[in-house]
This record gives sequence, C-alpha cells and structure tokens, in this order.
Amino acid sequence: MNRRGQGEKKSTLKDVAQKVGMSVATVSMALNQSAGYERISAETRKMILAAAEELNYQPHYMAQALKKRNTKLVALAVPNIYHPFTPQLIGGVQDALRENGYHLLLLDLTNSPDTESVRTVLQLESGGIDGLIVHSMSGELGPVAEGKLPIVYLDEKSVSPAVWFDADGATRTLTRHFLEQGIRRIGYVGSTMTPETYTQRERGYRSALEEAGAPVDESLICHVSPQLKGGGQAFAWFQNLKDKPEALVVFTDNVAHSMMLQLIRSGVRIPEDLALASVDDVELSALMNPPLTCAWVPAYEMGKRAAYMMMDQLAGKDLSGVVETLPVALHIRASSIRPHG
Amino acid sequence: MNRRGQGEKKSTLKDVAQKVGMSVATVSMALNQSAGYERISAETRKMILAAAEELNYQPHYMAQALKKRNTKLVALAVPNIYHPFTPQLIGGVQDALRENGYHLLLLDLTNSPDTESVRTVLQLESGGIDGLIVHSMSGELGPVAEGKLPIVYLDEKSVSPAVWFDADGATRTLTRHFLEQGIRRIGYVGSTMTPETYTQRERGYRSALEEAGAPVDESLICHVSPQLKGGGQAFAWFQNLKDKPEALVVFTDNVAHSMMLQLIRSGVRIPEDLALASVDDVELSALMNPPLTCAWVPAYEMGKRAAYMMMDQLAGKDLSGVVETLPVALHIRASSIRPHG
DNA sequence: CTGTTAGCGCCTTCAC
DNA sequence: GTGAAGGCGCTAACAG
Repeated sequence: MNRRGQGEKKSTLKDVAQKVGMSVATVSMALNQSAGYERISAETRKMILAAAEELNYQPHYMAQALKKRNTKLVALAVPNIYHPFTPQLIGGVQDALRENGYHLLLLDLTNSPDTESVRTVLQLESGGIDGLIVHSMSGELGPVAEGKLPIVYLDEKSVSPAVWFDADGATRTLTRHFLEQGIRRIGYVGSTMTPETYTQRERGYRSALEEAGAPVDESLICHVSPQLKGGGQAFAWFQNLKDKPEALVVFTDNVAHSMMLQLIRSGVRIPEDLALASVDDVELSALMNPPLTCAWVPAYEMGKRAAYMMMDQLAGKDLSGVVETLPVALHIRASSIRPHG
Repeated sequence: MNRRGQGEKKSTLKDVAQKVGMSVATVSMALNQSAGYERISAETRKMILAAAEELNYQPHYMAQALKKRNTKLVALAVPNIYHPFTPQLIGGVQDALRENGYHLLLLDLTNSPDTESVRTVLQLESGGIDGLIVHSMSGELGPVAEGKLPIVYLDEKSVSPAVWFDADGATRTLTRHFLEQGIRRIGYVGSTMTPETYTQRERGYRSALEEAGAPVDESLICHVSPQLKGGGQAFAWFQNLKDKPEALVVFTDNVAHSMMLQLIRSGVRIPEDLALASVDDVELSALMNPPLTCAWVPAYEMGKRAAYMMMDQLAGKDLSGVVETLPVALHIRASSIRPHG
C-alpha cells in the first residue's frame, strides 16, 4: 500500500491534536465551529488552525459521513444519458446541489437491465447516498427506493414529490398554433416508449384537436423510438402515407431534427409542404433550416428545482404530495408558419 | 429523525446477530464470504442468510467504506457537460465502472470558477472517492490532486496515465483528404480554448499542409468558442473573408453543424462552394444535409478505457507514464467531396 | 466452528 | 477552556 500517487499519508485529527499537544475533541470543535466552540480561547484556536493547515489536514469524508449519518451525496438516475435533455438536467441538479455542498452521484441506466439498476440502488440506498432523484422511472425505481430514502421524481406528475413541466400543455399549445392558422390535418409523431411525459404530450395533442372540434385521425399518428433513429422511422412512415398531413407535432427535438433533415433531403419543403413543431427546444432547434418552432422545456431549471426539493426534504421538510409544475414557452419560428395561413 | 420516507429503521449487522443469537463477527463472515468463511457450518450460514433476508439487511455503505478504506466511488471531472462528446464519455466510464461494482461521481465543472472546483476535489479527495478521472483539465486539477489519489487523464497526452485519441492524426487525415482532391486553399476553424486535444488538432492540420508543401495561410484560420455559438462566429468570419477557402477543416462537430446550417441558409452550397469536414462524428453528423465528413472519435471507448485504467491502478498496478492512444476513423461523406476533384 | 477484541476517523455529551 | 470516553456500523486478527 501507499503505492504510487498516494504521496505522504493523510493526516488525521489525532495528528493535529498531537502536534498542538491537545485532545482531538478540542481540535474537532475548533475546526468545526461546533457546539462549545466559543469557549475555546482564541489563541489555541489559532494554533489549531495553523497546525491543521501545516499538516494539510482534511477531514476524512467517509468517517464524517458515518458519524453524521449523511453522505452529502445525492444520486440522479437517468434513463438515457444520450438524450439532449439529460445534460441540462444534470447541469441543473449539479449546480443546485453544489450550492449546499452536496455532490452528484450519477446513475446512468441507459441500456441497463432493470435488475441491475435495482441492485445498484439498493446497494447505495443504505448509507451510500442521502437521497435519490429519479428521471422518468418511477415505475422501475419507485418500488425499491420508496420508503427507504428521500426521493424526488423528475418529469412525472402522478407520483410525488415531483418536478413536472406542463407536457400536455406544450403539445396543446403547439397544436393550437396550427389550428389557429386554419390547418386541420395535423399529425403527431409520438414515442413507442411511454414515460408519463410522453403519454401526456400525446394527450395534449389529442385534446387540442377535440376541443377544436377537429377529428383525431389515427392514420396521422405514428410512434417511433425517442432516439435520433426515430426520425428515420417517422420519415419512412410519412413517405408511405397516402393522405399526408399539412402539419406535424413531434414529441421531441431529437426526432424532429433527424426527421426534418431527411424530409428536406427528399425534397419536402418546410413549412410549405409540411409545417413542423416540436417539444424541448434544445439550442440546435433555432439553428435548423428553417428554424424549428418549439415548446421550450426548462430542463436546467427542472434539474435545479428537483435538487432543491431534495435538499428541502433532507432538511426535514415533508414534501409528500407536492408536484411542482413549470411552465413551457412557445417559441414560434419559421418551420411552423404556413404561407397562406 | 426517521421522518417521512425513511420507513422502518434499517437493520444492522448487530440486529441480524441478535436475531440468530450469534456474534456480529460470525454474521459478517457468513455474509461477506470473507476469510474463514468456509469454516462456518452450512446450517448457521443458512440461518444467517435467512435472518438477513428477513430483516432486509443491507450493509451500511459508508461504514464498510470506512473500514475497508475504499469507497467504490470514482469521480469524473468534465469541463463541459453540454458538449456532445461528454455524454458518451460518461456512458463509457459508467459502464466500465459498473462492471466492477464502482459508482460514478460526476463533477460537472461547466462554468465553475477554478477555486470552487478545486475545493470540491480537495473535499472529496480525502476518503470521499477512490480515484479521479479528469477530462481535459490536467492544468487545473493536476496540481491539487496529483499524489493524493490515483488519477487518469482523458484527452491529454502530455500527462499520464492518460487515454488519448490521435487528435492531430484526425485533422491531418482530414486535411490530406482535401489535398488528395487537389484542393489547396484549405482553411481551419479552431478553438479559442486550448486544451491539448484542440491545440493538437490544429497542429495536425498545419503539419499536413507543410508535409504537402502547401503554404499555411493564417488568414484562412480562425478561432471560435467550442460551443454551438462558435459556429456563428465562424460563419461571420467566413462571410467577411475576401479570399475564401475551398475547403474547411473544423475542430469539432458542434461548431461544424451550426456553421454549416448558417452557411446553407446564406446560400453557400456544400460541397460545391465550400467543402467541409470535422472532428468527433456524433450521430447527427451523418444526418446533416449534406452528410458531414468526419474523423470519428471513439468517445465511449475512451471513457471505458479510462475507467479500466483507473481500476487497474486501484488494484495496485503502476501506470505512471502510460498513455493509451486510440485511433480515429475517417468517415467520408458528401460534405467533403468537391465535384471536379 | 464461533466469539472477543480492537480499531477505521470522527463527533459529542459529560466531566473536570 | 479542555480532556476522556463512547460509539456510528463494519471487518479482521486472534482466541478459544
């Protein structure tokens, strides 16, 4: 042991105590400013600080965690690290956590068999992490984690506590945006996977049509993979359609981008031949040709809110039943504006 | 304490021991299959297992870590969570780590002042994590971490141990690909940020020209932000150029995509007016119009290799001086093929 | 075959 | 103002 890279062995509280000829208790108090701290003479305090500095003392993270019964670690479980949404979520969670000295343990469950992810969570659940934030996977992880440690769900609204954005509102707004232009044949590209946010997005589309008294034509609805390749599937579906729609609401940017690129390559003009709009609004959407109309999802903010809710729970607040809903914003761009309304 | 969500208090080794009327030592052995395990009678072993099961016993992660002097946690520090490269790295690291029961602590240093990230690392360094994988930031984190815990560097080659992909080879190949078509006026879009991989990419471009006896025209080289907005900067630079190049090597997909979209919008035809090629080859590149020629970077594999190297070190191997270099692959697509050679 | 003992490094009453 | 003692939950000798 003490092999390459380890350098000089770390110094412990005891080392510091020894150096100043005092007990570890005093040193601990001085360093932590914990109860009884005021009673330590300013002088000894300075000595201790100096000695700690000199010995390069750092409290042992795990020992502290064991004693204080908290690890300052929060896990974020994500179903797909490759979705453009995910990094923003991560960024938000991480930034919020860091504000309070927490660290982020990332659980990327992309193509992880359920059993394995469950095993991982169980392992961590006991003294490994203080809390768990779950993105779109209450079904898989709720049963194993609930009741064992504080949880916050992301992108779901039928469980709690949760952070949700108005998913059905997003597609409803998009669909209405087409209806208001007098477009009636509006199709929908949805997901074969069915986390709550995706089913709600489809619901928003359907309800907008119904509210407007427009018929929902099932032949204008398709379901594809929520990956880039989903755009290819949607494109193929569109090509084979006899009676094509005039406009399409797509459930996620990812798919919209890739479908759009293929449509254009095949000669379909956007928005003249087909108007397009999508949900998420990642940065690239505004740069597409033509710029893609989107319902903007506050992904970063959602991550932040989830982390705050987690830390609130860790601080003792009871958040059961709470579902925070963040609004979406409609960003109208050229892809969705039909020439003659 | 024991507030909402905590459920029934967790059971400890002692609880299990009590239940079966035995000492914690025996229980620990039986459960861990550690030294001396074979000498426990099969019967008591079964009892213990059953009791543990019934009490829903899970070893306390931190207590175990404190005792065994390892946390099974490896941190990955990334400079920019939003770069399309990063999720692939994360995916690779995480998958490899998980194979051996390690977990990933993500340190997203996007827009983090240096001091703060250093503080974080120092905090974790002492008993919080077993090792640190650093992406493109040896300058910032090397000094604080080196010698304190095992490190692996990603995307650098002048430090070690490291995982590197042949960055200058990538751009050299791309540049030659243009030269072989008889193109002489080849420009370069590089980065204002200068991690090693970016300086090497520029070097590859320059050396390919020099080797071919072609002049390096500094007016054909610009430097932009490695974000999507960098594409806008590059586009503006290109527009203002009097003597335009026939081809452009771009240092990263991100920038290439966004520049390309703006070029096309402004009426520049690719590859007729300007041939384009870039480094990274994220999935979207093949879907662009026209499909973008790329040097493919094995990001996922790099992550995996870095994690393996970390775990090798954790297992006692000395990897100082080792730099693993992964090859890139040239993916020729329509964006780089000039009509008449 | 199993129990006892002794910590890992830290924090926190409780005495002095 | 400061020190001693106990213990978080677990593991690893060493006894029996």
